[in-house]
Amino acid sequence: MRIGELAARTGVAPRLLRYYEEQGLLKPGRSANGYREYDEALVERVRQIRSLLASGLSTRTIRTVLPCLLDGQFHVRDAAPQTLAALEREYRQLVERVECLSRSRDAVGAYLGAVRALTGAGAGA
Amino acid sequence: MRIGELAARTGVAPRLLRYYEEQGLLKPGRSANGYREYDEALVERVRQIRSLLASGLSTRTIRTVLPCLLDGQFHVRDAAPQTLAALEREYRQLVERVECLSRSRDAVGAYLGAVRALTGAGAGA
DNA sequence: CTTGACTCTCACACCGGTGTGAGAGTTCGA
DNA sequence: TCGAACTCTCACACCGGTGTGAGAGTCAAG
Repeated sequence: MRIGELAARTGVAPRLLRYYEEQGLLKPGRSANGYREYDEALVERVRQIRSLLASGLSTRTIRTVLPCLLDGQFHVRDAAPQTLAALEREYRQLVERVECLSRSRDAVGAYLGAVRALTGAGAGA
Repeated sequence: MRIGELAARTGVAPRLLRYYEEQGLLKPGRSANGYREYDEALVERVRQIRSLLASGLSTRTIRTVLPCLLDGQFHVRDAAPQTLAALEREYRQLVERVECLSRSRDAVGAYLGAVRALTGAGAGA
C-alpha cells in the first residue's frame, strides 16, 4: 500500500511516516515512480512505534528495540555486544518505568476510588 | 534547603527545578531575600516528577496527577468535578501506558533471555 | 571591604517530535 | 485531456523539556 493508505489505517500522518523512515524505523520499498510501497505488516509496526514513542522512548532507542519485537522472530546472530549492552540498559529503564507508572496508576486509582466512595459513587465506573 | 542543595540531592539542574515550579509542579517557599526554600519532602517529589516525565507524561498531566501521589493524604473535598473527570481520563491513559510499556518490557526481556540462552549466558543477570 | 559561591530573573538557543506549505511529478477518473 | 487527489523532496516553524549565559543581588569567609 502507499503512504496515504497506511496513514489512514494507522491514524499517523504521512509526514510522520516519512520521519520514522528517516530515523531508520521503517524501510518501505519504492515503486518505479518513486512512491513508497508499504508492506501489510508495517501497519502493526507503526502502531508499535507509536506506543513506544508515547512511552517516552526516543526514535533512537526504538530503532534498537524494535527488531526484537517482531513476535518471536529473534534474529540473535546479528546482535552486536554493544547493542546487547544498550538493550540491557533499556530493559532496566523499562522495568523502572513500568514500576513508576504502575505506582502512579494505583495511586490515582485509589484516589478516584476514595472520591467515589465519599461522594456516593456517582461516577460511571 | 535552597535550590543548590536540592539540585545536588536529586541530580536535577536548578534550571529545571525553576521550570517545574513555573509549571506548577513545585511550590517552594521564599526566604526574605527571595531565595527559594525547599521542604525536605520535595526531594522525593522531584524524583517522582522525573520518573513521570521520563515515562512520557507532560508537565500538565503530572500537575493533575501529582496531588494524588502524596501517600494517602487525599484531600478529597477540594476536588472539582472537572478535575475528577480529567483525572479519570489520566487514569485510563496511565493504564494504557503501563500495558504498552509492559509489553515492550516483556518483549525485550524475552529477547535478552533468548540471546543469553544461545550465547551461553555470559551476561550478568 | 573584597572575593567567590550562591541566588535571582530574563532571554536566547538547542533538540526531538510534529505541523505545514511550496513547488514539481504521478495517477486516475470524468 | 483535464483536473483532482495523491506523491515526492525540501524547508521553515511550533512546542515542550532542557542548556546556557548575562546582569544583578545576597551572603559568608578571608
